[in-house]
Amino acid sequence: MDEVSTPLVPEATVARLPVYLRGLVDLASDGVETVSSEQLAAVAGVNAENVRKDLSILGSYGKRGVGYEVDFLIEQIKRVLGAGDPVSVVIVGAGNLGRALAYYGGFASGGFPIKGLVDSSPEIIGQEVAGITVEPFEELKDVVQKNSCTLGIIATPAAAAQSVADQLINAGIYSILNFAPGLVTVPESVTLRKVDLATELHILAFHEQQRERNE
Amino acid sequence: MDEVSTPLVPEATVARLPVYLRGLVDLASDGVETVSSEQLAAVAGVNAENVRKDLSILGSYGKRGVGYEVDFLIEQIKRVLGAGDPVSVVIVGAGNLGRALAYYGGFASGGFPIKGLVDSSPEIIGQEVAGITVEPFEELKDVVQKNSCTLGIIATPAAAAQSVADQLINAGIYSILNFAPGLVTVPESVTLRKVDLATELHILAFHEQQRERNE
DNA sequence: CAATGTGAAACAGTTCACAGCA
DNA sequence: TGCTGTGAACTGTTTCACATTG
Repeated sequence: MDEVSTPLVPEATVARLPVYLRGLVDLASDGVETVSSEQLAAVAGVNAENVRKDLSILGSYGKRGVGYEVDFLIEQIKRVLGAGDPVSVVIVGAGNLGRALAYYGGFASGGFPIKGLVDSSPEIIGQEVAGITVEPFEELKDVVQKNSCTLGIIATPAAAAQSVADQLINAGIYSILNFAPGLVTVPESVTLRKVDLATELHILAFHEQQRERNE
Repeated sequence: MDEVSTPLVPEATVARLPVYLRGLVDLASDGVETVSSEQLAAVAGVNAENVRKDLSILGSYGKRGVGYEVDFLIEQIKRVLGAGDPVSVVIVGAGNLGRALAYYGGFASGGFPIKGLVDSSPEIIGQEVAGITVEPFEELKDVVQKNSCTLGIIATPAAAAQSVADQLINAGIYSILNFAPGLVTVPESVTLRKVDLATELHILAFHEQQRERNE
């Protein structure tokens, strides 16, 4: 009955764990075997007490006076993040962005192999992109099931985004990353995150203006 | 001395204003002249009290019993965000991602025209991408100054990111959007935001796992 | 004794509830 | 009367300070 090994991980911590993970993997490949919270903070771009609070939530994995064992910590963070084994990804939209994402090798090596690529445009369907054949959008459910995709990326124009999200959910996907601008709504049971470039630029412009004002 | 028209805008509000702006522009193009906080909340995907709190920070622009005047609100949000006139952008890295960004028309129409595109690879330099000629990375400072770019986007591999950031700052850019994974540090006077795809996928995987655990 | 783990304090952001105004 | 504007309560997050321990 509701056996939970990691009782409660704050969202802010979840968002930092992948950053620690990346830093730890780098350190490991440099042959480093032990890190202090101070060192890990430095490679992650946060402060040391933050690192300690975050790691203490996963369990007491550090040794006082010494630090944390790199390999062991990598395993623990992977376990908590659910990054034990690869998570197959389907990308909807094989335009410029979809292709750029498909070609980006970091996904596969990071444990997120792109296993499906669909588009609705007849000129694009059938093309080979990064070793994957672009399938028709109508085949989405099939593609998802054949490749056991559990994560979907929306890389279409804004106008299509909501219906793409609906179809992803219909295909059995509960985790969606949306690159299209504009509002997409999903049921509570689905996790939707968005990467909103226009918003990012506006935020930067705001700070730029603040700077100018203080000159 | 220190005349500040908008005394203090919380970061969380700054991050939502562009979303309101997009919704308002859509509404305006549909001929809508007045919105309630409830309606604006619906198109922005937040709740109504949040909208009211955010807008009240800019000033008392609403009419009780009626709502907000769409056109006027658009102007006010633009003013606060510093989106009055176009902000020229330079992209460093004309690989798949850099090209995808350059081709994305939403930037120009949103007030962020791409005015420069540089890369270090000889095969790419000189190519025409989205109507822009790719210039050598060494010419960055020139490109920035000639086109009055105030915002830089890093679309290079992780290994180059830090030195690209340094060069952008050296070229006079204080606002940077980084797509490369890994740590990039900048002086306090510079605003750096990052879009971290690997982290986004890890966060989704975490929630996916949470779901599975509760089944 | 160096570095972790963690309560307590401070801060930021959201939600609630309702007073106040067109 | 309907919808804004906002103090107050609450929730989440960060920072601080220090006792704890390998």
